[in-house]
Amino acid sequence: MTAVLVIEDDDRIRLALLLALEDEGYEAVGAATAEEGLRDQRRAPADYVLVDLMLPGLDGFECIRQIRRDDDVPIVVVSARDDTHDIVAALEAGADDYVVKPVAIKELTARLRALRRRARSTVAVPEPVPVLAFGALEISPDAGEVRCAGRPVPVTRTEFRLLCELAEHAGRVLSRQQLLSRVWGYDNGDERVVDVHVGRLRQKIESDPANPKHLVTLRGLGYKLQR
Amino acid sequence: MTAVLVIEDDDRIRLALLLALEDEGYEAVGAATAEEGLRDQRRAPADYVLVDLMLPGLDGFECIRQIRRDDDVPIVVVSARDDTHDIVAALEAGADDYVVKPVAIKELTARLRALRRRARSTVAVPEPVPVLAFGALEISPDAGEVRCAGRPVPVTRTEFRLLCELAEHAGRVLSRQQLLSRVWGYDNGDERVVDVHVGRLRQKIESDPANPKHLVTLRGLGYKLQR
DNA sequence: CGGATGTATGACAGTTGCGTGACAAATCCG
DNA sequence: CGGATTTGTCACGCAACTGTCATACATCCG
Repeated sequence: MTAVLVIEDDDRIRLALLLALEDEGYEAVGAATAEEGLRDQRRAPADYVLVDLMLPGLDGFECIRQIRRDDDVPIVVVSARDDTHDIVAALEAGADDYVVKPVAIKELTARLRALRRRARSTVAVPEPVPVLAFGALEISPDAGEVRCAGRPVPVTRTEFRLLCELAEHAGRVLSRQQLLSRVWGYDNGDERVVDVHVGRLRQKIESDPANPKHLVTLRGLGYKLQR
Repeated sequence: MTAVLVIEDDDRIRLALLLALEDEGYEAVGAATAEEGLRDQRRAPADYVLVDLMLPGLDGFECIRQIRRDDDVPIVVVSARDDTHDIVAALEAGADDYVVKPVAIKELTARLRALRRRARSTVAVPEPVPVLAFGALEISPDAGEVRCAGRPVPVTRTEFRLLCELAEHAGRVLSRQQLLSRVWGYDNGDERVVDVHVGRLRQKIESDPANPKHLVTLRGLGYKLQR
C-alpha cells in the first residue's frame, strides 16, 4: 500500500484530501502542523508528502527543508497561493511539485504517479554514483567522498555537507545566512561559524588555501564553488 | 551548457520562451511542430523538453509518447488549457510536469531545477547561471560576477548591488532617490553617495569612463544602464 | 558672458568584513 | 571511562570598502 502524509492545518481541507486519497487507493495520514508532520515522517516514513505552505508555527518552507535534510521522499506543495515567489521558494526549498488549491484529486494523483517514475527506487539497481567535478576536485554526494587530484581527502561531516551544498549550487553565491540555514538548520545565529568551516575546508581542498581557486569568497555576498 | 527544446507552434510564444530561457543561461532551441521537435530531439538530444499540447499535425500527447519511447528526458507541458483531463492525460502520456500559460520564467526554471534533482542521469550537469548582457558587459546576479569582454571585473558589494539594480531596470532611468532607497535602504540621505559609486563603477566597466556607453547620466533625472 | 545648478573625481579616515589561531565544549569511539 | 576528533566561539589584525568632503568640471539659462 502506498502511504501519503498530508500536512495541512485546515481540518476540512485535510479531511477532504485524506478521504479523496483513500478513495484512490492510497493509505493517507494527516498532520495539522509541520511539527506533527515531521515527527510522523521520521517515525513512519510515507511514500509521498503533501504539504500546505501556510501553517501555524513552523511554516511549509521550513518544513520542506527539514524533511529534505534526511529524506528523499517526493514532496508536493498544495497551497492556495499562486504567487511566483512562493512557487520558486518552495521548489528551491526542495519540493518536487506545486499545485494550487482547489485541486482536482485526479490531477493530484496523476502528478504523484509522474513523480513516482522519477523518484529513486530505494534499493533496486546499484546506480552509478554521480560525481560533481571541479577541476581536480571531485565530490560524490551519494558516496560521501571527496577526492582531490585522485586522492581521497578526509573531511568531517559538517565540512562535507557544506561542500555538497555549495557544489549543488555550483557557480552561484550562497550567503552565510543561506548556508547557515541549509547546512546547520539555524534560522538565525552567528554567521562566523560558516567562515571557520570554509577556512578549514580550504585547508584541505585548495592547493593554496590563501588563494582559493574553487571555494572563493565574494566579499559582502557569501561564498561560491566554481570550476 | 544545458539545452532546452521548445516545441510550440505559436511563433510569438516560442520566441519569447527561447529568449527568456537564454537570459536564464540555457541554450534554447525551438521547433514549430511535433514532427520537427521529434527530429531535433533524436538528432541532438536536449536536456529538457518543453511542449505545447495544441500543435498542428501530431498533437502534444502523441509527441510526448513518441519521445518517451526511447528517451528519458524530462518533459514539461506548457499549455494554455488548465483542464484536469488534459493535465492527467499529459502526465499519463509521460510528461513530468504541466504548467499553464502564461507562466513566469522564474517558475519554469525553478520547475526545471526541481526535475533535474530527480532526473539523475549518468552525468551530473550543473545548473546554468542566468546572465544579463549589455554588449560586452555581462552581469550574473546569481554568480555575483561581472564580466567585461569575457574578463571578470572585481566589483565591491555596493557596486554590484547598484549595477544589478540598474540592470534589472535596463533602459529606464532610476533617480538617485530610487537607487538610494533600493540599494542602500535609505529613505532619505545624501544623494552624492550614488554619484561616487556610479563613478567608481564606470572606472571598472567602461572602456572610456568619461564617455560612458552603458552607464549613462541623465542630467537632473538620474542614471540608467543601456545596451 | 557669468552666475547658478548639477555632476565628476581624488583623497582620506573611519568602518566593516574576513581569515586565522587558540581554546573549550561536545561528540565519537574503542 | 578516557583519549581523539570534531565543533562552535572568540579575539586579533589586516586588507578592503564606504561615505564625506573639497575641488574641479560641465551644462543650463537669462
